Amino acid sequence: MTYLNHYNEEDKVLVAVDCIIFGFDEEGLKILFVKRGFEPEKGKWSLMGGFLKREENLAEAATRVLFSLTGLQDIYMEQLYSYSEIDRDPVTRTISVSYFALINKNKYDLKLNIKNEAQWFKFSEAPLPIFDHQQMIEKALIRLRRKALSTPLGFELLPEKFTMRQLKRLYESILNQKLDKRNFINKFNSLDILVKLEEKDKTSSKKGAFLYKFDEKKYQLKKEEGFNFKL
Amino acid sequence: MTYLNHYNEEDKVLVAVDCIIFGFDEEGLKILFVKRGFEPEKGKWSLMGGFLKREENLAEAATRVLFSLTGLQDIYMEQLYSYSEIDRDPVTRTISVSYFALINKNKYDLKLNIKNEAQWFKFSEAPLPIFDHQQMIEKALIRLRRKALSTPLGFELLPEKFTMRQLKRLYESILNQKLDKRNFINKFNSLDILVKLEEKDKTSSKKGAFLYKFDEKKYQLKKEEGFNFKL
DNA sequence: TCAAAAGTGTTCACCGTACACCCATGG
DNA sequence: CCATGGGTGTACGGTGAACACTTTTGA
Repeated sequence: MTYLNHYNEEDKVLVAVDCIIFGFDEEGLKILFVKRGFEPEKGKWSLMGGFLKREENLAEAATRVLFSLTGLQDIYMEQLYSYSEIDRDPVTRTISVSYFALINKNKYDLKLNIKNEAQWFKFSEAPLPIFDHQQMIEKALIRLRRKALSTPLGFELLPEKFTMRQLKRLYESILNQKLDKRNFINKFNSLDILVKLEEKDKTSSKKGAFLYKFDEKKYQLKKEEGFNFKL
Repeated sequence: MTYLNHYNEEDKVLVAVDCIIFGFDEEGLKILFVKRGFEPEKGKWSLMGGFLKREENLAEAATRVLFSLTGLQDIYMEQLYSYSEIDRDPVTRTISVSYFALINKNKYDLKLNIKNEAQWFKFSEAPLPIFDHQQMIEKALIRLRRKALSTPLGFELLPEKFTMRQLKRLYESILNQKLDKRNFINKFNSLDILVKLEEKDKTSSKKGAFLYKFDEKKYQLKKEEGFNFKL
């Protein structure tokens, strides 16, 4: 600590992380909120957040926060943006770094249900969360859309086996627009990351729709190389 | 300060901003470094940085830092990413938020030269800066490339009047690849944001090349709507 | 038998890409 | 008169977009 003359103790601030967590099910795109357990704004809906500790970096903090509130682990997270308005948290100066995560609702819902402070909302019907969380969510949605058009997406959000209808609905709910069935399927198939299974899912039609899964290796490769999807 | 029970004083940290500043001239893409004036790493090259103060947000801090070190004002800046490795700054725990800026070298070089701790480097020949600044720069370059392909770019980096050759060189040095003259010009013209002037610039050829400027209104509109440039 | 979703190809317009020659001028 | 960079157009292939009918089967 020899050099602290240029490092002014007075200007230290609290740093938080807030996680925007997206999920998907039959109803469409969902977002996970928690009921805030302490004042101020106790009882209101909020993104999952927590403070950065001295012994961890931001990514670790985001992972810890997610785990401690939901029990979820090994979730892909990505840093988004830092929010620093002086009064964004009324209690004390706090900077917050937002992270976003995609989770497979089907796979993790059991774990989640244990904690009833957490609740999924249909994205379009979610209540207004506290502080500047709505801003964070809007930026996250933009990022999610960009990702959907430049990288394969679905493995993180869909059940292991899914129908083309589900995949298309996922994209539709992210992009918030109707897509042409044939064009969507043709394009997605041309990525060569899907494996068509023998099985059919008959829950949504008499005829039954073939199930698909992702070829994980090819999926990861495509993810790295990226593409330019026009839909 | 009634609610500080959940807000632990102990975990406060210093927050810094670091600015990645790009410029452009005949030699190509440039980056601005400063010679660090205090220990540790005194005398080494560094991004322009400084600490966030209690009375400002991050964007204000970035603007202030840029101004105090270079005298430059009204520069477009954009937040990039936050760096939080525990030992990234050897003196004390510091989180740094990177910002990037594009500046018009021609317009501002006079002001800049006053401060001789600041120096432009050809991007490809820049020395290795301190701490994790190289990482920051790499991320900034990726962002700059993405911007170049999805938004018009040049107004911030070129002199008011410029030739097609200069514009093409700008793109070539950002994307680090040769571009086809005709295709580039055709595509850029199709954006309908350039105004062809009567004047010619004769410094680089006998025949002389027509000068252009940006139609500021159309430029800003295109900037908002964005596009998808393939080059 | 009929309702509801699954599945499947083609055509057209547009855009990206590759490519080569003449022009104007100062030295 | 010639060397240097400036300026211009076309042809081809690939991709995005629009579009409709037949199949299956449980109720």
